[in-house]
Amino acid sequence: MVVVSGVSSKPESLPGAFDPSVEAADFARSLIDWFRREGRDYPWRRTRDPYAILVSEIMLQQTQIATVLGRGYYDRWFGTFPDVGSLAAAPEDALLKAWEGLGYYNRVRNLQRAARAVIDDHGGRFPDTVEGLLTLPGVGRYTAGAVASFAFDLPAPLVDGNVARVFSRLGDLRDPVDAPATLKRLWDWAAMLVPAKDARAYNNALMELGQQTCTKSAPSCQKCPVARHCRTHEPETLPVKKAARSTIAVIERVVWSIDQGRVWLEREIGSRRHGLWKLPALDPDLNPVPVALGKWKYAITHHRVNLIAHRGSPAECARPADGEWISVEHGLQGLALSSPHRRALESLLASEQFSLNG
DNA sequence: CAGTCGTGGCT
DNA sequence: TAGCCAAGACT
Repeated sequence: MVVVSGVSSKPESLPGAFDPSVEAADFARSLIDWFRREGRDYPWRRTRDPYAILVSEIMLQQTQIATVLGRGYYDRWFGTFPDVGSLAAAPEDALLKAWEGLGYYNRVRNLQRAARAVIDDHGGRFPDTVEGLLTLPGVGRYTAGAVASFAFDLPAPLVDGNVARVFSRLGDLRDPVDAPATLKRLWDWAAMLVPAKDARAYNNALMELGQQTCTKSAPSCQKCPVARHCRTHEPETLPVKKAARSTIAVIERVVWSIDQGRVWLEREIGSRRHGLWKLPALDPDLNPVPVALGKWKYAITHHRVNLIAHRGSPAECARPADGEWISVEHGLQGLALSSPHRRALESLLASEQFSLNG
């Protein structure tokens, strides 16, 4: 194996095991100085409005910055829901439309519940303690720490994927970072390391370090401002994680029914993607199975789904009473669909146009 | 506590 | 291609 960066060029580190109680002050100082020089400019770093910061944190849960910014979710959001009150009062369909394509749709429902809690239980003012923030729906210990430090500059600890990676390398931790015991240790470290002053800059710096320097593959140890605190000699082997669940193959059959410029769609019922519109499920008892018009693949959690669309009518649907005719020209754009169904629908529509015109 | 929840980009 | 993974939270 040829190591271009990392191991061979990794700077010398302090002797012994990483000890946050001893190294905290220098660690924080070095990190913050680096961040003031190298920190990136994100819109949520230009505000201290807890509402805007909460929105950004919820959007960014398990979601890359490039998605949230590049596809316009963050900027569009404030055009639709400029403040807590407007979010609290919004209809669910508007929430889902704003969230369409971001996934984990319970996030946006919880975000609205949080907004309503701020209005109803806190007189419209955001809680400004970790404990208070933790009472808000959808706000766990990471997000509580993020809002507390980013909005209020409180010395609140925080551990996300970036921080877990940084700490596992810092201490050369070989135990799975997603094991509860290891996680507790990481949170203890975070609490010991966060400085009483400048926690906003410090937490931003810690996450930014994981994002641009202590990266998952090919970390840039020679550029790292806290390399002398780091005890690992094999950063690219860390963090260790527990084995992932094996994936399960699934077939999803849906009905493509179009008539006079309208398509037959239904709403998702149940927890997964609840409230989103979809191509209706095919009646599983149908024999023979109607002709297939197209196939698509997508992944959802640990499932690999083969999505197959069949030509049919409402009569071929599993729940024929639950659908609606939606005008392609006037209704479709306003509905929130899951990405795979949106993709399949657009594709089917395009081939329909083609067969009509050609 | 382990299982579940979406999606797009990257390897 | 298929798996891994990202500013996690909830049950």
